Amino acid sequence: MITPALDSRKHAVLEVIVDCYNRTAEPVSSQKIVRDYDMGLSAATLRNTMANLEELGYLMQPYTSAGRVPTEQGYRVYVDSLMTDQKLSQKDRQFIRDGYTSSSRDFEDIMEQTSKILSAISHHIGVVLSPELHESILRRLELISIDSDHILAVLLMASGAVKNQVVSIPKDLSDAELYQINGILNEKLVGLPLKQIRQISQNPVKLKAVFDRPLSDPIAVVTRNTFALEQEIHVYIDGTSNFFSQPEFGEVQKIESLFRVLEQKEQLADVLSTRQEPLGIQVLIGSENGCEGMEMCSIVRSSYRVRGNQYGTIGVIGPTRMAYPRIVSIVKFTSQMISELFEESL
Amino acid sequence: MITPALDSRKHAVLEVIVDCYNRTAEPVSSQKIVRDYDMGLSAATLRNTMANLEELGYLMQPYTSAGRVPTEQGYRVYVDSLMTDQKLSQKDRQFIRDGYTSSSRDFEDIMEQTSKILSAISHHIGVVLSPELHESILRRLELISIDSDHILAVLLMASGAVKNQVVSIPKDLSDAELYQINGILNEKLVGLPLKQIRQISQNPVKLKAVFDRPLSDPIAVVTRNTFALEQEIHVYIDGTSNFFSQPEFGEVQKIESLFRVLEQKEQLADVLSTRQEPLGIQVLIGSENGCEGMEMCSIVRSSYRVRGNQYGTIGVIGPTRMAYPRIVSIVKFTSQMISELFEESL
DNA sequence: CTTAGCACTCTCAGGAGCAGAGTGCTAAAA
DNA sequence: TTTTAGCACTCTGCTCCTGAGAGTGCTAAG
Repeated sequence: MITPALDSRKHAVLEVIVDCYNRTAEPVSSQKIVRDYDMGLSAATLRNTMANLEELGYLMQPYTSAGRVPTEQGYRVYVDSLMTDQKLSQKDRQFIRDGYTSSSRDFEDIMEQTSKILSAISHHIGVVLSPELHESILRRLELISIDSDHILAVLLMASGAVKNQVVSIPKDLSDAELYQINGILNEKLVGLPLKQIRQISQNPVKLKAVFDRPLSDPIAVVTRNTFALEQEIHVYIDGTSNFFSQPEFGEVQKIESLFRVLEQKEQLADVLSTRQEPLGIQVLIGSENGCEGMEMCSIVRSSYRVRGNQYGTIGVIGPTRMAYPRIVSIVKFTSQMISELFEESL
Repeated sequence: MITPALDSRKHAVLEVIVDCYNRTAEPVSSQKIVRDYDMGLSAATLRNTMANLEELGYLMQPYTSAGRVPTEQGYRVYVDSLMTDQKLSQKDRQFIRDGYTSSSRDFEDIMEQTSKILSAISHHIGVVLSPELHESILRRLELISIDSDHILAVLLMASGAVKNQVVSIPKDLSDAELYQINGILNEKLVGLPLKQIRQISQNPVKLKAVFDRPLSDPIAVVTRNTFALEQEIHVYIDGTSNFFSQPEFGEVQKIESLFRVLEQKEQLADVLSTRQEPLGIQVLIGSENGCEGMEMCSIVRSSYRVRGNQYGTIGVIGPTRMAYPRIVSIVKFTSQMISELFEESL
């Protein structure tokens, strides 16, 4: 995207308009700027500049002779080069920290709590995606007998995540055998990512190579059944009802299309996921997220890191008109926070 | 509540009005009834009857000289004594069964799938409450070492539910000791409800009586930390966006208050829970649910049974104007279905 | 290049007018 | 006594109109 260079006045005006619109949710007029911002320019001059900015595609008018509203392109420029990095206030930092201290430190709790914190502090929607299960590295496996033909497999990941899986087993497996299999599996498979284990379990040659047992061995069956996991990402979401207080979502149908998307966890995970560019913070403005029904929303997202070199995603979903500097600093700080938590805990 | 006896004509008219209103979402006029229902009565007569029913509190007019709408009390009579038990169509039964066959049979999957099925088939909101963890009976406990001062406790319940809990332990606990503790805990605690185990673990006298070990023993610490569980009920919910297509929720604020409630899982669990009267099916009409923000909704709920004589709840939340006979039969059938599933599976 | 002034455009709120739907009441019919 | 036809009345909801207000673009002067 070629961004025509803007002179400093145009920059300033665009910034002011974004700022003003974000706070009022109403088209910004030249007079409003004169009254509220003291830029040392008259309304007429502003009108000229605004007309230019509109021609360039950064502003638009809802109708002839209304004030101006930033376009997506306008927001893009604002986010990329205008807005100033804002440091999160001490109070906000404390709020985020406090959100974690109370809750227990297990994997799911942290995820869930994070989505709550994000939504509470941003007043938008907070979302957390767990790392992909497939990429997770197995730290420990425990097979627990349930009845004669089922066991419960408990998979403890390097990240601290735990996955329970009910597994069918060949009928004639004694407790002793199960115990033995448990030991062998741990010995051979710990340290590998699940994806790889799955491949092994489904490939007779590899299976033989790893375990050095006949293929008919129960160990093959147990392994295959245990690691026939679906690729899954958990989605933790909170604060959806915050959207109701946004004036631009005053009509039911606009909010409806958004909520239909939010209910499709897989789709949501696709949109949010930072798989492509796992590091740093990103801002997706309006239709940039490419998701039908979310054209009126922006997403601020960042990856976080858990043990085992895995990455998950956290993000805030809000209206295009959101307080980007603040939200960006919230997401940034929270992702650091959560990465640290995973570093130290379990 | 004293329900004045209604003669058969009043009954018939009330039933027709409920039926008609439920389908159109618009006040029902006398002419509409004459046109659509062939009751062998003139509009004028119907008007008289309707006026009576209004006086008795079963109908109301949104404004003078509009058609009639059933009141909550009217719906109550309809549900209690007017509506005929409808048998679920073969197609619907099959739809519900099919919803389960595909998914795996573990506890959480069944819960989640049930909420999806309920919402898909009813076109309203489907909710499932897990049985209370506190009441659950322990079937098996497994302690898995994580690092020098944490273990993962896996609690397998009689119901098939699994609870993972990260537990702090005294530092100097060897693997052998842990293994031993594991054995002892299983021996002593399996078969007891968690609530009782918790009491034991917090009461020095009982603790001593059960384990016959000195109080300082690591076993006491592990037990206490493992069973310091919060009382929790999981809430599985699906189909919230179905509400947007209901004409009576055309204004944002009405739907907002509902969604705020739905986001508070604890509150929702309170409203839904059948703890008080655990058996059979119940219909809560409008404000009967006693939950602020849900006055415009009705709830059809039923308990289901899992192993270990525990009860959970399933339910459908829809607008007061819902197709009660159909929804009741859906909830009834589904709760039987789910009870059976838990009977046979794991 | 900036600004004051002015004509023009468009929205929005309020009110009038009108058609339509539905009722309650009364008086006649069953 | 119960039911029904007829009629006057009420209230909504739509459309049309109007006036006020907000905001612009343009022009000409500073």
